[in-house]
Amino acid sequence: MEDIHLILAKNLKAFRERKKFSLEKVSELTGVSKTMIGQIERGESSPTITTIWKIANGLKISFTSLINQSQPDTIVIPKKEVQVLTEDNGKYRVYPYFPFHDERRFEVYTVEIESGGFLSADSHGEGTEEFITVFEGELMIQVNNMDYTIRNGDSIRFKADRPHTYQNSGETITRLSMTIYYPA
Amino acid sequence: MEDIHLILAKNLKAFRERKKFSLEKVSELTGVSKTMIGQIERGESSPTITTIWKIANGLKISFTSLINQSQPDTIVIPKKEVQVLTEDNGKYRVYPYFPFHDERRFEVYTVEIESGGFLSADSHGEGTEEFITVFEGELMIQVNNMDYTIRNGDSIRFKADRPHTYQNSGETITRLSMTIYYPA
DNA sequence: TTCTTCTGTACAATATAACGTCCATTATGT
DNA sequence: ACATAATGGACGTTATATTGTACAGAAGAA
Repeated sequence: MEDIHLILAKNLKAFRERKKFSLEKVSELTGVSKTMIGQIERGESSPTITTIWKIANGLKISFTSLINQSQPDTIVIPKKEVQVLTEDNGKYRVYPYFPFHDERRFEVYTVEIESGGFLSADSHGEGTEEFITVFEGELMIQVNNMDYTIRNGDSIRFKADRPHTYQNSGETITRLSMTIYYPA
Repeated sequence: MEDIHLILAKNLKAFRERKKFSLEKVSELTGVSKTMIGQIERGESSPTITTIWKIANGLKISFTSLINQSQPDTIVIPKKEVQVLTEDNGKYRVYPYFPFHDERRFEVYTVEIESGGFLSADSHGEGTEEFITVFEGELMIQVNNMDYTIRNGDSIRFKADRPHTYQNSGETITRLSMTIYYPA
């Protein structure tokens, strides 16, 4: 991977060109000197976190947009092209549509659980969070020694940095959308 | 909001305590001096982005986990508690389950579109991306002067920093999950 | 109780971030 | 064609990041 300060250099330069801002303009907006902005864009300096925070706030962009790399514009993922992962003798099926990569820090899955289907999961890692919306059937989540029943149309968000289970507690198939966010 | 270097101080300290690492240990893992790690944790220094990158990589955690603030563990969102936003005379309904806040940089919605329902959207902002999975019916997305038809079970990801439209091109209701990611 | 080890902080030296000023080049206006 | 304004970069100075070493206190072992 490229050095972080070179990624920062490219992103800041691209932003300034897109907005047609001068170094002077960025300096005024951010409170960081024109010289420093120039040095950052040329990759000649590794600025402190405080300086980058001032730049992000002044330009009203996120911190991470300054250290990310770019992606293709549009991509369609047909279900049949997704490699399904099955558990519980096929009763629990995971479709990883948008696996974790790049710098956006989350994954998007679809999950199908047949009636009686079940999956026990360990921690997904420090500080991880899950966001689930049920689109068909119902789901029982067990986490922190508590049961949560999520019905069609409802959602749940929970810390997934601890063991938890998913179970179809209804009589028809459960289909749900899952986003897993990984700060750690 | 608290100074960024103080947020960093707390997060690094909390991580080290959770792992029961000494300053020496962190120094070995990251290649950053023990003195520096100590100064960062006491909020006595605003380290450069290169130093923080070394820390994040050495400790195998994300950059953003070092500058984020913490959240409650678990929250269930019943559909009836979500304030629905309607467009197109009620034919297009948006349920914002997990709006954008905190530092995770994305929102999670459910959308329902009656047959013939339609919504035209402008850019969601610089660098924004959308991730959509269709759970019922079918969806036509128009972006970059192209049409994409997404059927039940399929997904699409596209740059949402330009105008785009959503339309139910089928004869039954369309229900979908939408995650919008905001790097900028 | 004493000795050893571990830990975090203080301190001094070095490297670099960050700023302000000046200069060369380019763009714009007359 | 010439003058002015805007822009980006060079340079010198100051402030601070970063390192290595020493030290004080706490914890652990004998």
